[in-house]
Amino acid sequence: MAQTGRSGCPINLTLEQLGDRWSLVVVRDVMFGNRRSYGELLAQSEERIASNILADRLKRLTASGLLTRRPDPTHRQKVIYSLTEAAIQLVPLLAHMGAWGRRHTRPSKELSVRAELLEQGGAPLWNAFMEELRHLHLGAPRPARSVSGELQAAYEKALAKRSR
Amino acid sequence: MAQTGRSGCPINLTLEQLGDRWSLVVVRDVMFGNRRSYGELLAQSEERIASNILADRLKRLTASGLLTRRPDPTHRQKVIYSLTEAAIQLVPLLAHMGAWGRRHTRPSKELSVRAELLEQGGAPLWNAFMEELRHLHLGAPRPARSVSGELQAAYEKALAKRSR
DNA sequence: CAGACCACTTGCATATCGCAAGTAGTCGAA
DNA sequence: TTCGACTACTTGCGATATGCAAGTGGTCTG
Repeated sequence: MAQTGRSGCPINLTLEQLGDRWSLVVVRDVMFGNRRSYGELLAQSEERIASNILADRLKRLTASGLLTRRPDPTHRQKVIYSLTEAAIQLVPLLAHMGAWGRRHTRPSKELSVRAELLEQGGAPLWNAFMEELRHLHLGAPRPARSVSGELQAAYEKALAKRSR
Repeated sequence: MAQTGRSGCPINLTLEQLGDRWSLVVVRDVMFGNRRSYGELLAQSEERIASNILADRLKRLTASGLLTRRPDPTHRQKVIYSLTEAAIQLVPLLAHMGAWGRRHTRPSKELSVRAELLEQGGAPLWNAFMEELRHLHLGAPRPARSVSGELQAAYEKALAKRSR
């Protein structure tokens, strides 16, 4: 995953940086699940990522400029991870990945709701979501629309429907 | 990479199937480079994929329904690999991957030309390309526009510029 | 009928993955 | 002030994946 320098093809370089089982899962959890610390990412991991793998990926993602790390002012031992602009620009990629997975794998219905909404919303929705992420992670002004709220509401509605 | 069944999230399922260093590189070469046989994929590999890894990925991609395999009628020993519809629907994903890599890694200028064109063309270009792939790989009628020709021409133009 | 070509396979060293357990320090309540 | 929970990890180790180099059995070409 480190710089092997095999080829200058942008698709290949993206895969060298992100082409593994876990990197984008971690980005997804920070992005869509707003998990901001090691503990949250570990405990609330849908896929039960191993602690050493998580530590390694946080290190790599930070080193490669997709995440930043800063101490939590309210707790001397806590660390807050934030997305960088480069990571925020992965939104369309993850949206497409969700859309493809929805069509060509057998996803659970509840967990597909967000992907479906993102797919239907298209670029305008992605841009609104990216604006919101810039607010949450980079200190940009809060936008009017909360896409994460919409996604979460849709997910919870699907959950409620399921349990009925 | 096999079915671990960790979570029904469509992004995760996509990563379980394609989240490794080589799978999408192979798909990319079949898709954009029109490499249709093991030998072509091995010899013309920009990234010098190892022969056993290539064999393994071709097996997996075929097993998971992204490629099909059929004998070459003109050569008893040759095998032709084709993209399935599921693989063709990875076009937008690969386009985004190229676009992201172009912005956030240090790609070579010549190899970025295709990614740039794909990014500028957007969904209409992707759809035209997918139509062409359906012709080349699934036997659909030949569309009027040849996106692969346009991409190839742009690449060769960039190469010529470089060597001047 | 020899030599190149075809699609792989095999052996083996190294790297990575992933489970389970451990570490060193901090915080909050009794 | 002390104890237990919580913080972000690290460590050990077996299992799996990667990747180089060489080999295999068959086919086509001059």
